[in-house]
Amino acid sequence: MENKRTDCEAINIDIVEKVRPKMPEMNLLYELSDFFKVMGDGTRIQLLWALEESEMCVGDLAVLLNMTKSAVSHQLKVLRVAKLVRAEKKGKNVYYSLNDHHVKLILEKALEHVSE
Amino acid sequence: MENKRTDCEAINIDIVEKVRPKMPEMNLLYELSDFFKVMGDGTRIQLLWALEESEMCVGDLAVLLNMTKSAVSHQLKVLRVAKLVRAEKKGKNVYYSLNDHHVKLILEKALEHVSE
DNA sequence: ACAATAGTTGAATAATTGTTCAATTGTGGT
DNA sequence: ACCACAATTGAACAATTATTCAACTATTGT
Repeated sequence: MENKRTDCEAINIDIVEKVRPKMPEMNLLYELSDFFKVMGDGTRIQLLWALEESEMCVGDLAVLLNMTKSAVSHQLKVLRVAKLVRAEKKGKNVYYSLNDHHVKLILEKALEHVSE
Repeated sequence: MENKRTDCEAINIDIVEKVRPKMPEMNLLYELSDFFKVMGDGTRIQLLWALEESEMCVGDLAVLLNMTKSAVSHQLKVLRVAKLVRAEKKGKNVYYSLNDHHVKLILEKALEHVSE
């Protein structure tokens, strides 16, 4: 993402240079887009949405979403790595719950956006 | 996304049936995940970030992000289709600006999330 | 100890997607 | 009318990714 090249000169150098110092650090940029990438999948949105209502185990989530346990587990792992959910083993089952209070707020804002 | 199948029975039917009616419509689900998909790309985040500071034309955005005009134009189209930015032709240049007040709020919330 | 069940994992496959390249459109200046 | 420049477009390519399948781990109940 660093070794790309422009094929043109600036038209309004003043604007470009005024905006440039406001741009986010590479680091922050990756974290932001990675976060949205995680949210950008229907299955994962459903999982978060469900877990907003109640903590649930993998099998129940699979039934609710009408998917295989494997597929659900794979996506839960993505959410777990992103620290959006956390897992707790209770006997034979693993119960998942939301791990981040921002998710609900962001989902609500996004909801406002898409339903306007 | 409809023709998937579970490979198991519910463990807590009560929870599944309590949560089921709260789940989002297919329609809304697609709109939500599509929205996040659009946000889930570093280039597009940078474009939105820049346009939050000032309206800019394609060439200037290309210089700012150190990319080709073509690549920038392709991504601006994605943002345009998603109604997040709008384009206005002024002479030989096309100036883009933000078209949605939710984007800033959502970016801010996401920022809080990733930088905690 | 054994069978049954819940969940995880890795490889394979299919689908999606971002950038490049080349060609094209449209506008302004001369 | 023509040339230079800004931007768009479509095809091609590489990279990423969601689901399936099969194998595996771990736990409960008998």
